[in-house]
Amino acid sequence: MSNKPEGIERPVNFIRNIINDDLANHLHDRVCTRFPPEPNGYLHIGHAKSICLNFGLAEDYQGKCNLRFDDTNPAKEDVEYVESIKKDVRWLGFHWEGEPCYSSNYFEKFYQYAVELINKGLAYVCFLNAEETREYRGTLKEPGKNSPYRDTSPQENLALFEKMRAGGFKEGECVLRAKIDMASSFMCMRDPTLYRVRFEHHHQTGDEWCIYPMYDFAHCISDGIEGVTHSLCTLEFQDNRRIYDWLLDNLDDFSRPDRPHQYEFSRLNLEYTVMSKRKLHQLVSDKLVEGWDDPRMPTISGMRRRGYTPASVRDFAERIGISKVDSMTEMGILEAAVRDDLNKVAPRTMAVMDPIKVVIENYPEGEVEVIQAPIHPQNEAMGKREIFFSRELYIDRADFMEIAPNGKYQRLAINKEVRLRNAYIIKGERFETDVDGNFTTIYCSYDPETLGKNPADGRKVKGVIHFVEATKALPAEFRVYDRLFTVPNPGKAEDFESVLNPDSLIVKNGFVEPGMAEAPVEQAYQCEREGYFCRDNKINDRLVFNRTVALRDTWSQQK
RNA sequence: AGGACUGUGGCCAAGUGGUAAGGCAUCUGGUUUUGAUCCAGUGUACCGCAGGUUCGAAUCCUGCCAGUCCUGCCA
Repeated sequence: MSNKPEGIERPVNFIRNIINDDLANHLHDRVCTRFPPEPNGYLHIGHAKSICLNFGLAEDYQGKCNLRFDDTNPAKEDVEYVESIKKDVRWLGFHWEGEPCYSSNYFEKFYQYAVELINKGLAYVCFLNAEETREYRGTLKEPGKNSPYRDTSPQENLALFEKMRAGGFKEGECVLRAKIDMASSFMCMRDPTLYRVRFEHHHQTGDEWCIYPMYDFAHCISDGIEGVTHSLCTLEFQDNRRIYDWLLDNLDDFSRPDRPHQYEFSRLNLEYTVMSKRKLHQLVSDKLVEGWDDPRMPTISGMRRRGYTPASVRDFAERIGISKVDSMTEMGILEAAVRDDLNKVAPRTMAVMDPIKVVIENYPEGEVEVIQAPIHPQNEAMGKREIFFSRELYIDRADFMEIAPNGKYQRLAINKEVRLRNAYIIKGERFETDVDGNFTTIYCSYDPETLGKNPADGRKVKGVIHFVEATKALPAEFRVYDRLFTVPNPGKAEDFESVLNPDSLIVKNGFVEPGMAEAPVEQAYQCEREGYFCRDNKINDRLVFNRTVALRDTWSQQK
């Protein structure tokens, strides 16, 4: 019964089943979701999961998904975050109609709905202080007791609430509470606070208000006002669904069968990283990372800077699916998703990150040869690029050993032949070292008849290594990133900062092909045999490349 | 006896009474001027455990176990 466009087949999940049922039963004739971040931090990959779910549903059912800033707590929020959130959602490739929504847009309506509850005898102004409120609430196993202010008349409550709005009470002096059930097994139903007094400047409404609604009150009503059909949130809000339902059912505008309903799915946990906003804030403020967009951060902006593409993030979200199981997702799924995308779209290039000089002794001195190399070996249509070859080259230190350790070794060694990628076959002849025994120069010979073809005598050369011609090579910095933490679940560590990976960033200095001089920011490249890299989007006075992810390596696993 | 939710191969995840999809990872071959890609193949899953209903149960019932969440004037 879904009217999703042909060709797009997303994996099924329990939420889609619910929507399909609702549509089939004509409970709803349209789908409206929303992504409701609080603008108090940067978006991370966990939010991306939610964004893809909510906006993806809207796309598939030709419905609508609102971007809504849940800005009911001005003390913690800032426009810096609303801007970054808009940017990140757009970058992921999703769109919202018109201006984004803000809960703060509805402050006046919220106030009127609160008045409705007061008139119905379902809300009251309570003068218990925070500590007393806690005592009155009871515990998980014992019921609470009624506030002494619980039976104030609606007329009096109305006057009190007006006075709250008018600034007649100090912060903490009183709150507006729903009158529900102090014995409920759901703690959130023990007369939850609806409004508190805060003389705080709000990033959207300025100083217009000194009372601000609580999440439980604002969220369901915002959904109702916007005509949201399916309000999707994470598991920790399961209990809150009772207050969500109670409020909508007690408000005349919303107590209809087709009112919004809340459904909960499990949040994303990714191995070797943290997802809590508090911890991410801490990493930034303790300067353990460069900032919110540090490429090691699981933030959208960090992943973008690292070289992840919107397509890869969306594909990842699709691969992990949606369920209600508390789970821990392996990094491998994320990495496989980027590799799949980048393998298809990334131009190939060669970069040497830990250079050793190679001299081809039988190559004419002073000559520089131009070679046309494919930009993508599996996609001719991407064309060719010019690379260079001469008597002096750079290869990577990891690609040479004096003596091959075993028969499986496929790289350069003395008296061993190897193919230089896109160029000739060379053979190691001799080498020089420094006083510490490190190789400084390797002298080789080349077979002039092997450019673009195999040796005529039929000898097999299995190994292929990459290189950069020395005179035209451009110096470049490579930032090789690894997991931020050393343990799979750093969030559970007593002190998560103590389990940071000291090698999460290794900076290498080497060379790239001259064609990389104008590499656009964020453009993904595959440095052949090394991995996927992109030009850093912050540093522009020199060539800095961030490693997005290494190539799949089944070889080093065997060693 | 506080309540809510969850438990399907190493990791995600379909499945809603008819005899266990798929992805990632793993392993094995083949192709390959990236030890990549690509292609083909690869799993004895006590479906948390124990009972029960049924011709038949991962799916229904009962009991138990384990994990997560709930006592902010945070979201």
